[in-house]
Amino acid sequence: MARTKEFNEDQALDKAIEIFWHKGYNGTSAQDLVNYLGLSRSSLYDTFGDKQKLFSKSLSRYQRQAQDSVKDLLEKSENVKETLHAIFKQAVIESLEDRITKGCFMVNSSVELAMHDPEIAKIVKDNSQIMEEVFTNAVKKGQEAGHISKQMDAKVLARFIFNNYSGIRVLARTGERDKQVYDDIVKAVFSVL
Amino acid sequence: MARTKEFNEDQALDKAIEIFWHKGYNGTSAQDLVNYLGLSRSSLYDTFGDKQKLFSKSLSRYQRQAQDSVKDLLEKSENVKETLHAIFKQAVIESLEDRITKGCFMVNSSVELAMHDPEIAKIVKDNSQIMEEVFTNAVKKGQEAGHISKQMDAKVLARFIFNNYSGIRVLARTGERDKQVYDDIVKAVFSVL
DNA sequence: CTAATTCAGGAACGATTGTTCCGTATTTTT
DNA sequence: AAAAATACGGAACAATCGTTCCTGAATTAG
Repeated sequence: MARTKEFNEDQALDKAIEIFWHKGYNGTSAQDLVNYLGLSRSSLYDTFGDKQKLFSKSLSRYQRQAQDSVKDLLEKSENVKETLHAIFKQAVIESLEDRITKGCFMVNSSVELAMHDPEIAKIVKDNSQIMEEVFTNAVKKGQEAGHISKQMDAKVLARFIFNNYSGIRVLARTGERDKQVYDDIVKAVFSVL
Repeated sequence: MARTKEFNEDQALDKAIEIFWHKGYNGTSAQDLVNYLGLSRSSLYDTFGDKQKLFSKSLSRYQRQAQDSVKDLLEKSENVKETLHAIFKQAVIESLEDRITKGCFMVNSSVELAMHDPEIAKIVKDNSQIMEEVFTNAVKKGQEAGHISKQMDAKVLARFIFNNYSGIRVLARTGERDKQVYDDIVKAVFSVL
Protein backbone atom coordinates (compact mmCIF):
# COMPACT_ATOMS: atom_id res chain seq x y z
CA MET A 1 0.00 0.00 0.00
CA ALA A 2 2.93 2.33 0.36
CA ARG A 3 6.41 3.23 -0.54
CA THR A 4 9.27 1.17 0.89
CA LYS A 5 12.03 2.65 3.02
CA GLU A 6 15.16 3.49 1.10
CA PHE A 7 17.37 2.69 4.05
CA ASN A 8 17.84 -0.28 6.30
CA GLU A 9 16.72 0.46 9.83
CA ASP A 10 19.34 -1.74 11.47
CA GLN A 11 22.10 -0.24 9.40
CA ALA A 12 20.95 3.21 10.46
CA LEU A 13 20.96 2.05 14.07
CA ASP A 14 24.51 0.80 13.70
CA LYS A 15 25.49 4.21 12.40
CA ALA A 16 23.72 5.83 15.35
CA ILE A 17 25.64 3.59 17.73
CA GLU A 18 28.88 4.75 16.18
CA ILE A 19 28.27 8.46 16.48
CA PHE A 20 26.63 8.33 19.92
CA TRP A 21 29.48 6.15 21.07
CA HIS A 22 32.02 8.61 19.77
CA LYS A 23 30.42 11.90 20.79
CA GLY A 24 28.03 10.96 23.59
CA TYR A 25 24.36 11.86 23.85
CA ASN A 26 24.62 15.55 24.61
CA GLY A 27 27.55 15.94 22.27
CA THR A 28 25.62 14.61 19.28
CA SER A 29 23.24 17.06 17.66
CA ALA A 30 20.24 16.28 15.48
CA GLN A 31 22.22 17.70 12.58
CA ASP A 32 25.08 15.31 13.35
CA LEU A 33 22.63 12.44 13.15
CA VAL A 34 21.19 13.60 9.83
CA ASN A 35 24.65 13.97 8.36
CA TYR A 36 26.07 10.73 9.69
CA LEU A 37 23.09 8.43 9.22
CA GLY A 38 22.54 9.89 5.77
CA LEU A 39 18.78 10.22 6.01
CA SER A 40 16.48 13.17 6.29
CA ARG A 41 15.17 14.72 9.46
CA SER A 42 11.67 13.58 8.75
CA SER A 43 12.67 10.00 8.07
CA LEU A 44 14.72 10.01 11.20
CA TYR A 45 11.92 11.26 13.40
CA ASP A 46 9.25 9.18 11.64
CA THR A 47 11.27 6.03 12.14
CA PHE A 48 12.77 6.46 15.57
CA GLY A 49 10.58 8.95 17.39
CA ASP A 50 12.96 11.41 18.98
CA LYS A 51 16.62 11.66 19.90
CA GLN A 52 16.22 10.02 23.28
CA LYS A 53 14.35 7.05 21.80
CA LEU A 54 16.97 6.66 19.09
CA PHE A 55 19.71 6.70 21.68
CA SER A 56 17.91 4.21 23.83
CA LYS A 57 17.42 1.86 20.89
CA SER A 58 21.04 2.23 19.89
CA LEU A 59 22.29 1.40 23.36
CA SER A 60 19.98 -1.59 23.63
CA ARG A 61 21.19 -2.92 20.31
CA TYR A 62 24.80 -2.43 21.31
CA GLN A 63 24.16 -4.15 24.60
CA ARG A 64 22.62 -7.16 22.91
CA GLN A 65 25.48 -7.48 20.46
CA ALA A 66 28.23 -7.10 23.04
CA GLN A 67 26.55 -9.43 25.48
CA ASP A 68 25.87 -12.17 22.96
CA SER A 69 29.43 -12.12 21.78
CA VAL A 70 30.93 -12.55 25.26
CA LYS A 71 28.27 -15.04 26.32
CA ASP A 72 28.84 -17.25 23.28
CA LEU A 73 32.58 -17.25 23.72
CA LEU A 74 32.38 -18.23 27.37
CA GLU A 75 29.68 -20.85 27.01
CA LYS A 76 31.45 -22.61 24.18
CA SER A 77 34.81 -22.35 25.88
CA GLU A 78 36.77 -25.41 26.99
CA ASN A 79 39.09 -23.34 29.14
CA VAL A 80 37.27 -20.39 30.61
CA LYS A 81 40.32 -18.73 32.08
CA GLU A 82 42.01 -18.63 28.70
CA THR A 83 38.87 -17.32 27.07
CA LEU A 84 38.54 -14.55 29.65
CA HIS A 85 42.15 -13.71 29.01
CA ALA A 86 41.45 -13.55 25.30
CA ILE A 87 38.49 -11.25 25.91
CA PHE A 88 40.65 -8.87 27.90
CA LYS A 89 43.43 -9.03 25.31
CA GLN A 90 40.90 -8.14 22.67
CA ALA A 91 39.70 -5.16 24.71
CA VAL A 92 43.30 -4.01 24.99
CA ILE A 93 43.88 -4.36 21.27
CA GLU A 94 40.74 -2.40 20.48
CA SER A 95 41.73 0.30 22.96
CA LEU A 96 45.08 0.72 21.26
CA GLU A 97 44.16 0.42 17.63
CA ASP A 98 41.12 2.65 17.67
CA ARG A 99 42.36 5.82 16.05
CA ILE A 100 39.43 7.61 17.63
CA THR A 101 39.30 6.07 21.07
CA LYS A 102 35.75 5.39 22.04
CA GLY A 103 36.00 3.27 25.17
CA CYS A 104 32.86 1.28 25.79
CA PHE A 105 29.51 2.64 24.72
CA MET A 106 27.84 1.18 27.80
CA VAL A 107 30.36 2.65 30.21
CA ASN A 108 30.26 6.04 28.52
CA SER A 109 26.49 6.10 28.63
CA SER A 110 26.43 5.03 32.28
CA VAL A 111 28.64 7.91 33.23
CA GLU A 112 26.88 10.49 31.11
CA LEU A 113 23.22 9.55 31.52
CA ALA A 114 22.42 6.78 33.99
CA MET A 115 21.68 9.12 36.85
CA HIS A 116 19.58 11.50 34.80
CA ASP A 117 17.62 9.16 32.55
CA PRO A 118 15.71 6.26 34.14
CA GLU A 119 15.36 4.39 30.85
CA ILE A 120 19.11 4.43 30.27
CA ALA A 121 19.64 3.53 33.92
CA LYS A 122 17.54 0.44 33.41
CA ILE A 123 19.50 -0.68 30.35
CA VAL A 124 22.75 -0.17 32.23
CA LYS A 125 21.50 -2.01 35.28
CA ASP A 126 20.18 -4.92 33.23
CA ASN A 127 23.50 -5.09 31.45
CA SER A 128 25.43 -5.18 34.72
CA GLN A 129 23.21 -7.94 36.04
CA ILE A 130 23.47 -10.06 32.93
CA MET A 131 27.22 -9.60 32.67
CA GLU A 132 27.57 -10.54 36.32
CA GLU A 133 25.61 -13.71 35.66
CA VAL A 134 27.61 -14.55 32.56
CA PHE A 135 30.90 -14.02 34.35
CA THR A 136 29.71 -15.87 37.45
CA ASN A 137 28.69 -18.93 35.44
CA ALA A 138 31.95 -18.80 33.54
CA VAL A 139 34.02 -18.61 36.71
CA LYS A 140 32.07 -21.49 38.26
CA LYS A 141 32.76 -23.57 35.18
CA GLY A 142 36.43 -22.67 35.35
CA GLN A 143 36.60 -23.51 39.03
CA GLU A 144 34.97 -26.89 38.48
CA ALA A 145 37.36 -27.64 35.64
CA GLY A 146 40.25 -26.68 37.89
CA HIS A 147 41.40 -23.75 35.76
CA ILE A 148 40.42 -21.08 38.23
CA SER A 149 41.27 -20.87 41.91
CA LYS A 150 38.48 -21.82 44.29
CA GLN A 151 39.82 -19.57 47.00
CA MET A 152 37.21 -16.97 46.18
CA ASP A 153 33.52 -17.15 45.52
CA ALA A 154 32.57 -17.14 41.85
CA LYS A 155 30.39 -14.08 42.25
CA VAL A 156 33.18 -12.13 43.94
CA LEU A 157 35.50 -12.90 41.07
CA ALA A 158 32.83 -12.06 38.51
CA ARG A 159 32.30 -8.62 39.99
CA PHE A 160 36.03 -8.11 40.20
CA ILE A 161 36.47 -9.03 36.56
CA PHE A 162 33.66 -6.77 35.45
CA ASN A 163 35.09 -3.89 37.46
CA ASN A 164 38.43 -4.17 35.78
CA TYR A 165 36.80 -4.43 32.40
CA SER A 166 35.05 -1.11 33.08
CA GLY A 167 38.28 0.42 34.29
CA ILE A 168 40.14 -0.59 31.16
CA ARG A 169 37.45 0.93 28.99
CA VAL A 170 37.68 4.19 30.89
CA LEU A 171 41.42 4.11 30.42
CA ALA A 172 40.92 3.72 26.69
CA ARG A 173 38.55 6.67 26.68
CA THR A 174 41.20 8.85 28.31
CA GLY A 175 43.40 8.16 25.31
CA GLU A 176 46.01 6.00 27.02
CA ARG A 177 48.15 4.46 24.28
CA ASP A 178 50.84 2.70 26.28
CA LYS A 179 50.23 -1.03 25.90
CA GLN A 180 52.31 -1.76 28.98
CA VAL A 181 49.76 -0.02 31.20
CA TYR A 182 46.97 -2.28 29.95
CA ASP A 183 49.13 -5.40 30.12
CA ASP A 184 50.12 -4.66 33.71
CA ILE A 185 46.49 -4.38 34.74
CA VAL A 186 45.52 -7.61 32.98
CA LYS A 187 48.48 -9.37 34.55
CA ALA A 188 47.44 -8.33 38.05
CA VAL A 189 43.81 -9.23 37.41
CA PHE A 190 44.59 -12.73 36.25
CA SER A 191 46.91 -13.36 39.16
CA VAL A 192 43.75 -13.59 41.25
CA LEU A 193 42.05 -16.24 39.14
CA MET B 1 40.47 52.12 43.24
CA ALA B 2 37.39 50.04 42.76
CA ARG B 3 34.60 48.05 44.21
CA THR B 4 35.42 44.70 45.84
CA LYS B 5 33.95 41.41 44.69
CA GLU B 6 30.87 40.40 46.64
CA PHE B 7 31.64 36.71 46.29
CA ASN B 8 34.62 34.55 47.07
CA GLU B 9 36.21 33.18 43.93
CA ASP B 10 37.22 29.87 45.47
CA GLN B 11 33.80 29.36 46.98
CA ALA B 12 32.29 29.95 43.56
CA LEU B 13 34.72 27.43 42.08
CA ASP B 14 33.69 24.86 44.67
CA LYS B 15 30.09 25.42 43.65
CA ALA B 16 31.07 25.02 40.01
CA ILE B 17 32.80 21.75 40.83
CA GLU B 18 29.61 20.48 42.42
CA ILE B 19 27.30 21.21 39.53
CA PHE B 20 29.73 20.18 36.78
CA TRP B 21 30.41 17.01 38.72
CA HIS B 22 26.73 16.28 39.00
CA LYS B 23 25.54 17.25 35.52
CA GLY B 24 28.64 17.05 33.37
CA TYR B 25 29.96 19.74 31.05
CA ASN B 26 27.43 19.52 28.26
CA GLY B 27 24.62 18.92 30.72
CA THR B 28 25.30 22.14 32.62
CA SER B 29 23.99 25.30 30.99
CA ALA B 30 25.15 28.85 31.57
CA GLN B 31 21.81 29.46 33.28
CA ASP B 32 22.47 26.51 35.60
CA LEU B 33 25.75 28.09 36.56
CA VAL B 34 24.20 31.49 37.22
CA ASN B 35 21.51 29.92 39.38
CA TYR B 36 23.78 27.58 41.29
CA LEU B 37 26.80 29.84 41.82
CA GLY B 38 24.49 32.67 42.75
CA LEU B 39 26.23 35.36 40.75
CA SER B 40 25.34 37.27 37.64
CA ARG B 41 26.22 36.36 34.10
CA SER B 42 28.57 39.31 33.78
CA SER B 43 30.41 38.55 37.00
CA LEU B 44 30.73 34.96 35.94
CA TYR B 45 32.19 35.77 32.55
CA ASP B 46 34.32 38.64 33.83
CA THR B 47 35.84 36.43 36.49
CA PHE B 48 36.26 33.10 34.74
CA GLY B 49 36.32 33.85 31.02
CA ASP B 50 33.97 31.35 29.43
CA LYS B 51 32.33 28.06 30.28
CA GLN B 52 35.22 25.95 29.09
CA LYS B 53 37.73 27.93 31.15
CA LEU B 54 35.51 27.70 34.23
CA PHE B 55 35.21 23.96 33.77
CA SER B 56 38.91 23.59 33.29
CA LYS B 57 39.63 25.58 36.45
CA SER B 58 37.09 23.57 38.39
CA LEU B 59 38.57 20.27 37.32
CA SER B 60 42.09 21.43 38.12
CA ARG B 61 41.02 22.53 41.56
CA TYR B 62 39.27 19.23 42.18
CA GLN B 63 42.30 17.36 40.98
CA ARG B 64 44.59 19.23 43.32
CA GLN B 65 42.34 18.65 46.30
CA ALA B 66 41.78 14.95 45.65
CA GLN B 67 45.42 14.31 44.91
CA ASP B 68 46.71 16.13 47.98
CA SER B 69 44.37 14.23 50.22
CA VAL B 70 45.45 10.79 48.97
CA LYS B 71 49.10 11.76 48.79
CA ASP B 72 49.15 13.03 52.36
CA LEU B 73 47.44 9.95 53.72
CA LEU B 74 49.86 7.60 51.99
CA GLU B 75 53.04 9.50 52.75
CA LYS B 76 52.23 9.81 56.43
CA SER B 77 51.07 6.21 56.66
CA GLU B 78 52.83 3.65 58.81
CA ASN B 79 51.03 0.77 57.13
CA VAL B 80 50.39 1.55 53.49
CA LYS B 81 48.24 -1.47 52.83
CA GLU B 82 45.85 -0.52 55.60
CA THR B 83 45.77 3.06 54.40
CA LEU B 84 44.98 1.98 50.86
CA HIS B 85 42.24 -0.20 52.26
CA ALA B 86 40.86 2.78 54.16
CA ILE B 87 40.92 4.89 51.00
CA PHE B 88 38.90 2.27 49.14
CA LYS B 89 36.50 1.87 52.04
CA GLN B 90 35.98 5.60 52.01
CA ALA B 91 35.24 5.54 48.28
CA VAL B 92 32.67 2.82 48.92
CA ILE B 93 31.02 4.78 51.71
CA GLU B 94 30.83 7.88 49.54
CA SER B 95 29.40 5.87 46.68
CA LEU B 96 26.64 4.55 48.91
CA GLU B 97 25.76 7.59 50.93
CA ASP B 98 25.66 10.09 48.13
CA ARG B 99 21.98 10.65 47.61
CA ILE B 100 22.80 12.01 44.18
CA THR B 101 25.50 9.66 43.02
CA LYS B 102 28.22 11.61 41.33
CA GLY B 103 31.00 9.09 40.86
CA CYS B 104 34.37 10.77 40.45
CA PHE B 105 34.59 14.16 38.77
CA MET B 106 37.85 13.21 37.08
CA VAL B 107 36.51 9.92 35.71
CA ASN B 108 33.31 11.55 34.51
CA SER B 109 35.23 14.30 32.77
CA SER B 110 37.62 11.81 31.17
CA VAL B 111 34.77 9.91 29.65
CA GLU B 112 32.83 12.95 28.52
CA LEU B 113 35.56 15.27 27.31
CA ALA B 114 39.10 13.91 27.23
CA MET B 115 38.96 12.87 23.60
CA HIS B 116 37.37 16.09 22.41
CA ASP B 117 39.14 18.72 24.50
CA PRO B 118 42.95 18.73 24.58
CA GLU B 119 43.11 20.91 27.69
CA ILE B 120 40.92 18.51 29.66
CA ALA B 121 42.89 15.62 28.22
CA LYS B 122 46.05 17.13 29.64
CA ILE B 123 44.56 17.51 33.12
CA VAL B 124 43.35 13.91 33.02
CA LYS B 125 46.68 12.61 31.78
CA ASP B 126 48.62 14.58 34.40
CA ASN B 127 46.31 13.23 37.05
CA SER B 128 46.81 9.65 35.93
CA GLN B 129 50.54 10.09 35.92
CA ILE B 130 50.64 11.66 39.36
CA MET B 131 48.30 9.08 40.84
CA GLU B 132 50.40 6.32 39.34
CA GLU B 133 53.49 7.80 40.97
CA VAL B 134 51.76 8.24 44.31
CA PHE B 135 50.47 4.69 44.29
CA THR B 136 53.79 3.30 43.06
CA ASN B 137 55.72 4.98 45.84
CA ALA B 138 53.16 3.81 48.36
CA VAL B 139 53.34 0.23 47.15
CA LYS B 140 57.14 0.29 47.23
CA LYS B 141 57.00 1.52 50.79
CA GLY B 142 54.55 -1.21 51.66
CA GLN B 143 56.69 -3.85 50.02
CA GLU B 144 59.81 -2.72 51.86
CA ALA B 145 57.92 -2.74 55.15
CA GLY B 146 56.71 -6.24 54.37
CA HIS B 147 53.03 -5.32 54.29
CA ILE B 148 52.59 -5.86 50.57
CA SER B 149 53.60 -8.86 48.51
CA LYS B 150 56.75 -8.47 46.44
CA GLN B 151 55.56 -10.96 43.87
CA MET B 152 54.59 -8.14 41.54
CA ASP B 153 56.31 -4.98 40.50
CA ALA B 154 55.18 -1.87 42.37
CA LYS B 155 54.18 -0.11 39.17
CA VAL B 156 52.06 -3.05 38.07
CA LEU B 157 50.21 -3.00 41.35
CA ALA B 158 49.82 0.77 41.24
CA ARG B 159 48.17 0.63 37.84
CA PHE B 160 45.99 -2.22 38.98
CA ILE B 161 44.86 -0.28 42.06
CA PHE B 162 44.13 2.83 40.05
CA ASN B 163 42.14 0.82 37.54
CA ASN B 164 39.92 -0.62 40.22
CA TYR B 165 39.48 2.77 41.78
CA SER B 166 38.19 4.05 38.43
CA GLY B 167 35.93 1.05 38.08
CA ILE B 168 34.38 1.59 41.49
CA ARG B 169 33.69 5.22 40.67
CA VAL B 170 31.96 4.20 37.46
CA LEU B 171 29.92 1.71 39.43
CA ALA B 172 28.86 4.48 41.78
CA ARG B 173 27.86 6.63 38.83
CA THR B 174 25.59 3.86 37.55
CA GLY B 175 23.69 4.09 40.83
CA GLU B 176 24.71 0.75 42.29
CA ARG B 177 23.61 0.75 45.93
CA ASP B 178 24.42 -2.80 46.98
CA LYS B 179 27.32 -2.56 49.40
CA GLN B 180 28.18 -6.22 48.86
CA VAL B 181 29.12 -5.55 45.24
CA TYR B 182 31.68 -2.95 46.29
CA ASP B 183 32.97 -5.06 49.15
CA ASP B 184 33.47 -8.04 46.87
CA ILE B 185 35.56 -5.97 44.48
CA VAL B 186 37.68 -4.51 47.25
CA LYS B 187 38.19 -7.96 48.72
CA ALA B 188 39.44 -9.34 45.41
CA VAL B 189 41.68 -6.35 44.83
CA PHE B 190 43.40 -6.62 48.17
CA SER B 191 43.94 -10.32 47.77
CA VAL B 192 46.63 -9.36 45.27
CA LEU B 193 48.56 -7.07 47.58
C1' DC C 1 33.21 65.48 47.53
C1' DT C 2 34.65 64.10 43.10
C1' DA C 3 36.59 61.06 39.78
C1' DA C 4 37.88 56.67 38.60
C1' DT C 5 37.07 52.05 38.59
C1' DT C 6 34.80 47.72 38.84
C1' DC C 7 31.01 45.61 40.40
C1' DA C 8 26.06 43.26 39.62
C1' DG C 9 21.86 42.66 37.09
C1' DG C 10 19.53 41.73 33.17
C1' DA C 11 18.28 42.73 28.43
C1' DA C 12 19.68 41.24 24.05
C1' DC C 13 22.61 38.79 20.57
C1' DG C 14 23.21 35.39 16.91
C1' DA C 15 23.83 30.59 16.68
C1' DT C 16 22.35 26.17 17.46
C1' DT C 17 19.30 23.06 19.70
C1' DG C 18 15.51 19.33 19.05
C1' DT C 19 11.33 18.95 16.68
C1' DT C 20 7.35 19.67 13.45
C1' DC C 21 5.23 20.33 9.21
C1' DC C 22 4.41 20.65 4.37
C1' DG C 23 4.90 19.74 -0.55
C1' DT C 24 6.64 16.37 -3.66
C1' DA C 25 8.13 11.89 -5.19
C1' DT C 26 7.61 7.15 -5.14
C1' DT C 27 5.55 2.79 -4.54
C1' DT C 28 1.76 -0.57 -3.78
C1' DT C 29 -2.96 -2.02 -3.93
C1' DT C 30 -7.37 -1.94 -6.03
C1' DA D 1 -4.81 3.79 -14.46
C1' DA D 2 -6.36 5.71 -10.21
C1' DA D 3 -6.10 6.10 -5.41
C1' DA D 4 -4.12 5.44 -1.08
C1' DA D 5 -0.19 5.50 1.64
C1' DT D 6 4.26 6.39 3.02
C1' DA D 7 9.22 8.15 2.37
C1' DC D 8 11.78 11.97 1.34
C1' DG D 9 13.98 16.65 1.48
C1' DG D 10 14.10 20.82 3.41
C1' DA D 11 11.97 24.93 5.17
C1' DA D 12 10.47 26.63 9.47
C1' DC D 13 9.48 26.46 14.50
C1' DA D 14 10.06 27.92 19.25
C1' DA D 15 13.28 27.19 22.80
C1' DT D 16 17.57 27.26 24.59
C1' DC D 17 22.42 27.64 24.02
C1' DG D 18 26.85 30.43 25.26
C1' DT D 19 28.17 35.03 25.13
C1' DT D 20 28.22 40.18 24.91
C1' DC D 21 26.90 44.58 26.19
C1' DC D 22 24.71 48.28 28.50
C1' DT D 23 23.01 50.46 32.68
C1' DG D 24 23.35 52.02 37.18
C1' DA D 25 25.13 51.09 41.83
C1' DA D 26 28.94 50.65 44.89
C1' DT D 27 33.45 51.35 46.45
C1' DT D 28 38.00 53.44 46.82
C1' DA D 29 41.75 56.97 45.90
C1' DG D 30 42.86 61.63 45.62
